[in-house]
Amino acid sequence: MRILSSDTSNYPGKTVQVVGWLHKKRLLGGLTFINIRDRKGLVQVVLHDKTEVEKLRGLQIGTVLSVNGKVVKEPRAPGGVELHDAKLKILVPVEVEPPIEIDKPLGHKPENLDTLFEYRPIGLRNIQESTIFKIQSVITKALRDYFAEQDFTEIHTPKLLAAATEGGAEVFKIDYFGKEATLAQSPQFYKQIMVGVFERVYEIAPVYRAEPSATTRHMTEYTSVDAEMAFIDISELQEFLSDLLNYVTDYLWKSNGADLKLIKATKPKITKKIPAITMAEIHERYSQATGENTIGERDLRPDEERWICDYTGQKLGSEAVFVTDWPAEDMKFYHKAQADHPKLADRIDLLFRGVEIVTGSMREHEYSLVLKQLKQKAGGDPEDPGFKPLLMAMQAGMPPHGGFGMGLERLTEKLLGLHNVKEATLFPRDINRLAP
RNA sequence: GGGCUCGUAGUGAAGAGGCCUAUCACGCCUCCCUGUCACGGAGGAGAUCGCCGGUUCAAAUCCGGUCGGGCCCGCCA
Repeated sequence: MRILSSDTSNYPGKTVQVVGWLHKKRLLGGLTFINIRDRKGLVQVVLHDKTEVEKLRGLQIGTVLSVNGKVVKEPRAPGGVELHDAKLKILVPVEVEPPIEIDKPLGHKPENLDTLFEYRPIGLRNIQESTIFKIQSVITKALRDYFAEQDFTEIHTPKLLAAATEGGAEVFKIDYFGKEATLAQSPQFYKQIMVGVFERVYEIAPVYRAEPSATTRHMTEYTSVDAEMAFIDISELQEFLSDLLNYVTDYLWKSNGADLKLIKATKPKITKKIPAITMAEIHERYSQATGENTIGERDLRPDEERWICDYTGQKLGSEAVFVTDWPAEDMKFYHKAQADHPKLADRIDLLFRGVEIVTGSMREHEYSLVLKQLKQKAGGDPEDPGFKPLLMAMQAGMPPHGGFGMGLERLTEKLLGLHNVKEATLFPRDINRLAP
């Protein structure tokens, strides 16, 4: 019966079978070490028998094999345990030399990222590389746990749409049996519709953006963590996001400390209540500190986003910060303006380690106002199949509600201290990469 | 879409008019090696220097074009 690499230490003195991939061989003459990789990690096998070593001649890293050997406690072995007197059985021989080496950390220098992605199917077998995605899986688990605790219902909305929805961002158009369809750039309207059903909903799913952006934080396809909830206000939304980021971070460092250490991730400083600063104040402080004048600008420059996170990290002990008081003139039609300051939107962005990871806002829930804003801001037609379902729900009674969208890859990237979203993406898609 | 940059064995790098018949490291192949864990040692194979054209007695190196990357900005998660 097969034993997992992580389990071998539970069978001292016993002969066990381990199956997996040949990850590394070191031939020292009369003694050969090989590492076997399975889903739990690596286990070292010591070979003395020349005929066993010969079985590996000409076989490359990646060869699939089973090993029967005696478990021996050995302080010199990585993990304190190794297999002795092993008999090898080659299950799938690999004879073609792999194009990249996976037994040591892969290069993540910007200019070499292309190679990293070109050989992803193999490179992902590297332990540091797979650890990134093992952790991403834990992040989504932590998110789901948190949403479940807060009484959210997970939903799945269509990605194939009849028409563009949000407006603004470019959408992908595709041929749909001779008609034109688009790829969802956000589940925005569907999650709002579902607020009328469940009050609290979330979705973790891909979204598509046809923006020709070529930066370290953009992709044409990414995973959006979208949530929407009824009967809240903007400060409660802020509190919710504070708790969520803290929950995920604490969960991660508690459950995967060794993995995080392996990839040299340092736990971010995040205060229980994430500080909030108005955009105007950030402009002022940034302008004062750098000599650049951004006062009056309607958005934050990327450099300001980096600067303010450094600033709050040092002065306020939080590498995450909310940006509040966005100008209402740039609102989307479904957004809500602040009740006492109609020139400002009821919107918050969450910046984390220099990058915007969340945009959240209160939505306009009064049917007549949404209708008015749709015409004014988006020049939208209420009969358009892109808008009609949302309006139908609004007319049927929608409570005050708000929500947010968070980039899963950006969150992963920043939690792990990576420098490009694509490093936190299994098979990244950008303006010039559609494969692998 | 705009600006700036970079393309040299499978991978990562050095070479910046003649010293290049292109150097090094890792990987690969052969041999040696009984505690490796980026094992070590000896030897070997592997590159028409992204592509096209130009300048020059001479181009990996200079110029133009082209193709492919990267970074920044705009936009956003």
